[in-house]
Amino acid sequence: MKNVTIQDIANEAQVSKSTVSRVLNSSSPVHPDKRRAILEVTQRLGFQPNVVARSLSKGRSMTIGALTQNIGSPFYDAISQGVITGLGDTGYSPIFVDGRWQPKIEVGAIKALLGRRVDGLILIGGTMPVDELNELCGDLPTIIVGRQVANTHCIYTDNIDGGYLATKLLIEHGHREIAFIRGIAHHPDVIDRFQGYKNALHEADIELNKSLVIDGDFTSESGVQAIETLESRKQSFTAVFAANDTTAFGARLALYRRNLRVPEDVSIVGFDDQAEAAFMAPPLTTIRQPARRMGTLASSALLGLIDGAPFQSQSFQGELKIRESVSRPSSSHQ
Amino acid sequence: MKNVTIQDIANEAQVSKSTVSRVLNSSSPVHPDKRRAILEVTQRLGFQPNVVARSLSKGRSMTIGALTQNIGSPFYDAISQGVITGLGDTGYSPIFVDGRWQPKIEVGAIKALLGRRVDGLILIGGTMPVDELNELCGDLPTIIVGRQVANTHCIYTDNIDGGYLATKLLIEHGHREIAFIRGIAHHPDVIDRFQGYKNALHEADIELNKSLVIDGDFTSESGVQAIETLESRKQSFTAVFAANDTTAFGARLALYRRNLRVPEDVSIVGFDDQAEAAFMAPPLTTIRQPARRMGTLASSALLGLIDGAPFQSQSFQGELKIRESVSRPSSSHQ
DNA sequence: TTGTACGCGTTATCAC
DNA sequence: GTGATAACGCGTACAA
Repeated sequence: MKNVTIQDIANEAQVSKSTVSRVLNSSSPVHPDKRRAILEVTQRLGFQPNVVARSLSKGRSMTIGALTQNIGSPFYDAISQGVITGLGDTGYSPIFVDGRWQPKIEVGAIKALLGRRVDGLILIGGTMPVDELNELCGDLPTIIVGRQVANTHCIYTDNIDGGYLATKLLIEHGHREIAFIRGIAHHPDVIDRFQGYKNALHEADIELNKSLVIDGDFTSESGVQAIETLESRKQSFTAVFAANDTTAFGARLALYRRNLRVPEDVSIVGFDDQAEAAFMAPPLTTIRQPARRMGTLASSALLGLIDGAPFQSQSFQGELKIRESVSRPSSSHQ
Repeated sequence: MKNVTIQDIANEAQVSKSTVSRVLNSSSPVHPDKRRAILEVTQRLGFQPNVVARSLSKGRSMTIGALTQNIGSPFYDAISQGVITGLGDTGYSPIFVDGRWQPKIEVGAIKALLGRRVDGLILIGGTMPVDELNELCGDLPTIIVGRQVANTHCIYTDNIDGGYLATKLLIEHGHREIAFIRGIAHHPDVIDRFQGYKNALHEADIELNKSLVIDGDFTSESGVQAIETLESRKQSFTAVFAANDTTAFGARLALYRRNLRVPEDVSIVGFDDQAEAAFMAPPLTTIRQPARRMGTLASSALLGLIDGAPFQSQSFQGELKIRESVSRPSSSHQ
């Protein structure tokens, strides 16, 4: 059951392998009779062109490398899914590697991709500085998703605006003591969302109260923890803006345990609009990032770059998804 | 900035390319001096071995194909993640393709993988009959995950037992009117979980009430819908067993909208133990499937198969994760 | 220990 | 329109 090659077909059809190659790629005209014969044999033998050999010969591997950070984050996962579907049946296939948010592993992973002669790179999240990246990848077509980096092709969400939108919504509902559970403090997305939070506060003449700002790590556990921290500080609050939906879920659970109702006692806004957000009880008001679309856009943009088309970095505005986790504050508690 | 080859190194280091190849693979001893020189040049030129060429030469592509069904299901996603991490830095990289639960697309996707001369296959879910699979893949090492197929190497969960465990827990708490929101009725997992449900009922001398069994499609929407169907049927129930956690979330939301408390008025058990289950309010009691572990096991098992090691199909028992969504029924409602 | 020569399966460049 | 023949980059018998 060995793999059949174009040479086998050539023998069987009594032609040279060049002719076989020609009909298979319709690269130049071939006599109809031979053509038919070749096609028939190809079918009969169940020939599958060897992509590896083709890659070597053409200098194009028809693969694109995708670097994820495997944070287990629904957001990044959704982007990855978008990449897979976006590549669909373009002939390109994605190879996934995992950087685990660790620069050293990330470098190794990219090198592995380079060794496979990928035709392009999609970097999903990640921490590598751009100059180091250029050093590593030279002029390999690259799209960065979910991260804003100057002088690169990237696709990202406007996190400042998102943070602003979320906070402003709460302010408009009459909240003034708005806790912010941010993720890892030095994460660029977090910095921006925090900036948006501060901007909205400033605009409403509400002074920033640092004891309303709790660090977290994007997990639900950190959401639970954050509420506990607030309570232990005896910090009163009527609303929570969580760095992402996952965190919001944790916060919602902690509130539930304390018999605080959402939204009557405490309002919550999340970030991402991950699949489960719409089915939280109550459904979570959140800032939607079009993760899957960002993934599909990344792959089509990358294919464009490979073909020499230009690409302008694109930012998406977070979209406020108003559901049921926000209302006017009844009376501040604690 | 063209790619440097072993020939370049050979020229630079004044040796033949075979010698270069030897030190790079330490396939046979080389004089220390030359060895050092070659290594130095390799470093200096930033040489990256061309995996494509190596694949062609050795007949091993060092890639494994992963077929997902991209159902967006947390369960299958987690398996995929497990596959990626399981491959880690083994030198093998995964190529992902998407079958979308459509047999025709699935065949095409597998053919694409075959064309890339993957050294092995990991099938995550999927619908293809085993004989068709053999027809297609011949004796290519293959692991099937999340599906039980005779005469193959597969890794799956015992869904009958899982369904039984979930139902029995509810029965033990005194429930007798237990709704079952099953997924797509003909899905093999669903059939098994349903069997487990019936077994537990039978064991407790509870007659199967068909109007307590609602079809769904594994989505949260279908969970909402199922509760509405039950209500419209005026079917009383004190507990719900959902085909998966995602469905359970929807059910929980529908209950919330009807001011039915969980678990005081209605108990819920899910299936999967996806990440969000532990942070539902209240935390969801569910049957845990070790999805990530199944993924990592799949990759290590596959590498084993490739190296000629045997593999015995492995089933995991679903693990009952008792949390807070189940209690004794107070009084049946409706 | 080292170099030469060939093969892996395809595409591309020649002549005819 | 067609068939040799040389790449593509690497591994590896074989000979030296």
